[in-house]
Amino acid sequence: MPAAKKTSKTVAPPAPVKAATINDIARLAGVSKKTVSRIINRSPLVRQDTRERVEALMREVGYSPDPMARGLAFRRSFLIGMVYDNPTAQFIVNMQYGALDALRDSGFELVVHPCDSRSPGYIDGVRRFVQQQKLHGVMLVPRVSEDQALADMLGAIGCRYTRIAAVALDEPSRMVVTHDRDGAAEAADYLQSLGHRDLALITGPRSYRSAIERTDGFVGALVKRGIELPKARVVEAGYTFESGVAAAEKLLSGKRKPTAIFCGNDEMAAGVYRVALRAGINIPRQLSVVGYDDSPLASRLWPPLTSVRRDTRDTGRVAAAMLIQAEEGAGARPAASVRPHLIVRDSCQPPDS
Amino acid sequence: MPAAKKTSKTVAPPAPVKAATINDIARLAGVSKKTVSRIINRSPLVRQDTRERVEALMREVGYSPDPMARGLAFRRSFLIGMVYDNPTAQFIVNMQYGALDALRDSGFELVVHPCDSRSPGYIDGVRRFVQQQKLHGVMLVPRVSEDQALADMLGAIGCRYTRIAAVALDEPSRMVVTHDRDGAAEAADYLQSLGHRDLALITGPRSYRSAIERTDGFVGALVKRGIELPKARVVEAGYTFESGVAAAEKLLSGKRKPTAIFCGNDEMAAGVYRVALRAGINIPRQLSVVGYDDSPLASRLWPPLTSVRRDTRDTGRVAAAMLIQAEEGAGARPAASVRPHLIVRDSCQPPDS
DNA sequence: CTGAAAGCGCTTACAG
DNA sequence: CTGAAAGCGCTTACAG
Repeated sequence: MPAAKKTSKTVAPPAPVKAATINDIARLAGVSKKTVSRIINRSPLVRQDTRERVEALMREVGYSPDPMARGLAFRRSFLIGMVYDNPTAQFIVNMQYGALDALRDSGFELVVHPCDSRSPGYIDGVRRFVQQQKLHGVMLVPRVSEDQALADMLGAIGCRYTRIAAVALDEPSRMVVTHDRDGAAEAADYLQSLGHRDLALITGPRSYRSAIERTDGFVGALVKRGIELPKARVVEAGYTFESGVAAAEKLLSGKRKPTAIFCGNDEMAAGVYRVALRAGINIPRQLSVVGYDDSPLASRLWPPLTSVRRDTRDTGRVAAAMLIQAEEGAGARPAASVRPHLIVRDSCQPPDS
Repeated sequence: MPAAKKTSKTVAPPAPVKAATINDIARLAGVSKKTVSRIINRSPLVRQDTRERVEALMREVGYSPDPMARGLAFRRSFLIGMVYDNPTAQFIVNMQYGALDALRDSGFELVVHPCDSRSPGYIDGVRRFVQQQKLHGVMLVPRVSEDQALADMLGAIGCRYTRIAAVALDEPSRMVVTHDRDGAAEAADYLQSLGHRDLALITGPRSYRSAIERTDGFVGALVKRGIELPKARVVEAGYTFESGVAAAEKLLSGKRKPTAIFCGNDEMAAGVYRVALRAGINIPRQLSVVGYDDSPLASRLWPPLTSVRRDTRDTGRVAAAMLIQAEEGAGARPAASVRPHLIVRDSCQPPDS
């Protein structure tokens, strides 16, 4: 009773056109599925004309191999994990964009895994994540990238990983080094060149490698120019806006105020702005400020903040690319490297002495 | 020659303890693998004591089913996709946190898929993403959530999805409604209650549903209180800081300035702050400002910005939860709903008239 | 350079 | 409530 069709309550969904499989391709091309498999996996053991013929067919049919079937056979998925512990939103997002740049059209996808590195079971959580999903590899973002115990665990279970950190903490093939020391040194040189001699520094927590490197880079560059930074001019804060406010209050409450402050990140620099505003200290006339990150916040502040830019997106791209590149050949080459540089805006000028 | 061991250049990695499979569990428990499978899939057709015995065994061995094998057999992965087109970083990140809240310990993972909804092939790109990975479902975040063509495509290929939008654009079982109209109305009521009668509005692009809803909500609430908003007091901008600056310049250049401005988001509100600062207009004494989003920026600004908060994390949680909940039972229930509310800070006060 | 067989770890029908 | 057989779409040995 064909008329009944019309009375059915729900329209039948369009018959899902079953996607072609490796068997379809093999049959249509008149080769074995193993040959198709070789082509999928870029094996050189296929005659050129066979390869071209089959590839043309694959395009025509719109065939793409099933990652789950491949993963099951390979005992490894086509998933890259990104593990991080709560950096700023912009940093995470840029890192993700970068990773996806590298993964585009590779057949790999990005799975995100934020975690709390202060919670006791977090390494176990990452292990479960990696093992359950049989991840192809993971990107370790600061600050989890600095945790040697995490890296050791991944090594022990045989999981590929790349660590993004201020300095090389691991074999070159597993590192993307961001050279925070150089970025901070550039900030120091810049302030020095403007004529500042009485400087101050608000650092991130010393438990972060980035904070240590930025501090050392800044202090080292000043020393090289013959400028001493007294202990009282270095305040450790927490990389947050609020901690930046507290640190700035300490630094700007005395009678002899520094003429310039370098902050370990933009959030803390925003804290300095807040205190300066309340205290009636004009930036940059009475106080120069430099941040680190070149976050969107830097240009929202008034005056726009001079800040050290790190190309986070590029960093993420490199870290992900290393994970999906061929295993071999990575032996001898040096660690991947991303360099920061100063973006000059309007938050600094010579001290009016 | 056992001594040779010591001369090997690389230490052999610890024999990877092969993870237990469904077969191991079945054998150890003395049941068929099908019974184990039933337990994995929470089938009620298993005797209670059998279930408990097997589950204890699974915990003991640390067994967890291979998602790729399950996916291959189910013809569907255990991956949830999040598709979005460049909202602010904080919004994306909060949405991801929320989605992960819902996915935690569910066996599902979150795969991110930013895209450019103005590029011609973007719907095709999402389709390939969904079909290649055989995604279990996708979350559509504004503004791609507002694209009916995208939703239609997903419906056509039989892909589950949830749309997060200012109003219901689809069946209730597929919607998380954010009620932007109400949030904007609350802002209007607040400004009206302070005594403002000469108000202005900087909206996002009318191509965003959120912009329309916030506009209508704001204007509608004012009308209800007998306040008219002249055309010249409504400026359409682009949801960006720069566009906010341009809009504010237009609004604040005339001789008769509004006493309060409501902005479609915090970025544009930051633009208003910038213009006010340059023009020597004191916020809140001469100008009250309200934003939307309650982003971190809101509390970085000075004075801290009163803004409409939307609980983005919760929104993401709900959207993801809908995707992994049982199919049935979702029929009759109303669309999921998340309500915005005003966070009062220091950017508003009665007009000094 | 190419192929037939067996297997990756699960589930779906189909029986009982 | 439980199970034996076949299959999901690939790859890895092993032959030729």
